[in-house]
Amino acid sequence: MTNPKTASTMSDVAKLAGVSAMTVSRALKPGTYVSEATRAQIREAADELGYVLNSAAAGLSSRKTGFVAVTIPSINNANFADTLRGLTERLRGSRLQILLGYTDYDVTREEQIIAQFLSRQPEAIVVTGGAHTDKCRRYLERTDVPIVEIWDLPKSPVDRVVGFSNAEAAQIMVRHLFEQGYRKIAFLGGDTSRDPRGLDRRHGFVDAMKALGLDPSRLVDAGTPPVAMREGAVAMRALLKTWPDTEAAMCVSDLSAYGAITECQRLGKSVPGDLAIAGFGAYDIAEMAIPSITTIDVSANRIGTLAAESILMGLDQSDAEAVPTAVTVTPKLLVRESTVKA
Amino acid sequence: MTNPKTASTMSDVAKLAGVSAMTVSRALKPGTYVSEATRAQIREAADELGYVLNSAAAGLSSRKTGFVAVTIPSINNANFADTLRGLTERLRGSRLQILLGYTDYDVTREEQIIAQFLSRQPEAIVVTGGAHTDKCRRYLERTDVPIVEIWDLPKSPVDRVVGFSNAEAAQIMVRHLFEQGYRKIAFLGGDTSRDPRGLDRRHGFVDAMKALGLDPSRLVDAGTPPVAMREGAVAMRALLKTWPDTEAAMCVSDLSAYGAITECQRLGKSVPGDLAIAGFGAYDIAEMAIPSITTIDVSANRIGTLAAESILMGLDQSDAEAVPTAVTVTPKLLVRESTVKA
DNA sequence: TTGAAAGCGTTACCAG
DNA sequence: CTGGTAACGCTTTCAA
Repeated sequence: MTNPKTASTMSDVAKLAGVSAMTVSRALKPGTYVSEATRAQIREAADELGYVLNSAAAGLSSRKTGFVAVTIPSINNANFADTLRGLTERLRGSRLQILLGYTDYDVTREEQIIAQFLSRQPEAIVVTGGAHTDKCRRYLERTDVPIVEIWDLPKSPVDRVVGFSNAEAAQIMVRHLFEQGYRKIAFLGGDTSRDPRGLDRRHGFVDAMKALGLDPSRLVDAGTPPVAMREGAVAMRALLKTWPDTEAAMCVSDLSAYGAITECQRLGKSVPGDLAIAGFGAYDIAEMAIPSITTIDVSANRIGTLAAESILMGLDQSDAEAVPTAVTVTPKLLVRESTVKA
Repeated sequence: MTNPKTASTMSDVAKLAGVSAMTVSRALKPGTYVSEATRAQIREAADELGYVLNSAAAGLSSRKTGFVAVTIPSINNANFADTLRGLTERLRGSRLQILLGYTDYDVTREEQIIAQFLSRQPEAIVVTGGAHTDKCRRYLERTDVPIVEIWDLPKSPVDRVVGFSNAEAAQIMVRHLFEQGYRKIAFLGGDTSRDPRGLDRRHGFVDAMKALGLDPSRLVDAGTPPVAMREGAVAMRALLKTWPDTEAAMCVSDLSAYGAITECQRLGKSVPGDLAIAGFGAYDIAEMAIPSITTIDVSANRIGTLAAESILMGLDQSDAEAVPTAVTVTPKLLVRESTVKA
């Protein structure tokens, strides 16, 4: 077996196939002018040597790295995973590959990650959210590759945007609860700038409550993101202690809503009999839980697809000017058992 | 503001700082001999130009790309996310950066991803599991960077391994159920080669049942991975139809276990009163669910940490020979309410 | 502590 | 359809 100390290069393949390196380069790319005979020969030579293209060299020369850099706050979050899936699937078949980083809901980590990314010369950058450190924002502004901010509608976007208004989504939920007859409504979570989307939902809650002439002060903190089931349970306990007469609770996510529901059940309170509970994000758990959880579906997957399309559109062309600056998706209310009295 | 058509390079910085490119290169790396005066000057020049290092060029020249390629079956899986977190955190501070790919539990996708990865010249490759297509295996064998197969103990590893025996882990659970007095025990899921780890758990179940002189034939399929809550619910329905007298059910994961539990509840069966249910993986839901779910904690995070350490050990040194070939973690049984009668 | 020259492996560009 | 030459932006290596 051939096991050379150093990996083989194009000129090795060229030598073996009896052609020039340039011809090898062309033969290995689809849609180029090389006779089928020589192409076959080159393929064989490449196979024999176990040749693999060096993308770094290719990128250096062509100034196209094939990277799309993407940051998300957290892996292991069904919503962001869906977005990533949408991105990946839409990008599949193109020459683009995702370079992923997760920020742990920390703008400082985001800044570091973006700095790392930049040195890889990505052809586009997708960042979750519109909140960045000043330095990070400068990084993004300086670059001349397209930037797509997703999952939000920033006041002053860096470049392109694919997202929705978290505040409006929360308002939809408040209205639903109001229509179901609930008046004493609380909001759990969204109490930190580390999760600007959660914060926006809380703001949306407050605004909607005010608009309906209701008291918007039943706000319970849930601590540092990621806010998961446990945090929801703890917040629910706090809520019941402070405002025992609460009729409905909106949670910053389905996970915290589930935690809140289990806490109620442990305390012998029925949901929605004694207390209605709503979530956010259309996670699996919201469908399977007993009771099933009323939630908002934000089309996470579609956000990814649209971001990918924004990138693909006018990447190799110069129709970059024609790419829409902002694309919005529409959050959809899913009414389930947890907020509807029998 | 400086906004040159083409991004600035080291020689641009060098020119502005009045030194050679080589000195810039050194000044920008920590731990090199450059006088503080010139270093400061260079930093300033770099800042002014908004200079970013081109890692592709650096890697081409130094033959060190700084990439560690990692494949996992699925993002949005708390177990693999934990492993990735372990990897990332242990690698932080080193010059290594993760290049992530997810295979969707498909060895053919894995093959494509590995091929893509190879052309990025990673300095190490981490793959989940030991099942690969022949071609993929050849790819991995040809490379002379370290390969780490994780989450499994393959019969014939490509190179290094960090994992545990899924079969043994399943046996631990069977023994627990046996000790609790259950005899008619079923296994849900693990019915496809797309998830070799699930398959191993099923095999471990069968072996353990036989060893105890019990009937190992209560096996219910759960379909194509990822096997989530819904699949668990469907499988439970099938189980109760085929073997209504089942006393305990082991599920391939906590998610399917939760789905199975909710299905029981919908059918008016009490867990564990009428039927005990166990999961796998120590997901959050297993702790929060009512009843809480007995499960196996496989130290997913530690797998990542150990894989990272294996890579770091002897990467820049030549003590690569001293790196242990196989490292195992020990799955731990967590006994909860779902399998213990009151 | 600094600099000059020579690649690293590929592709753009221009010839033929 | 194929080949030669000159970059791409950096680091290695050797000198000073």
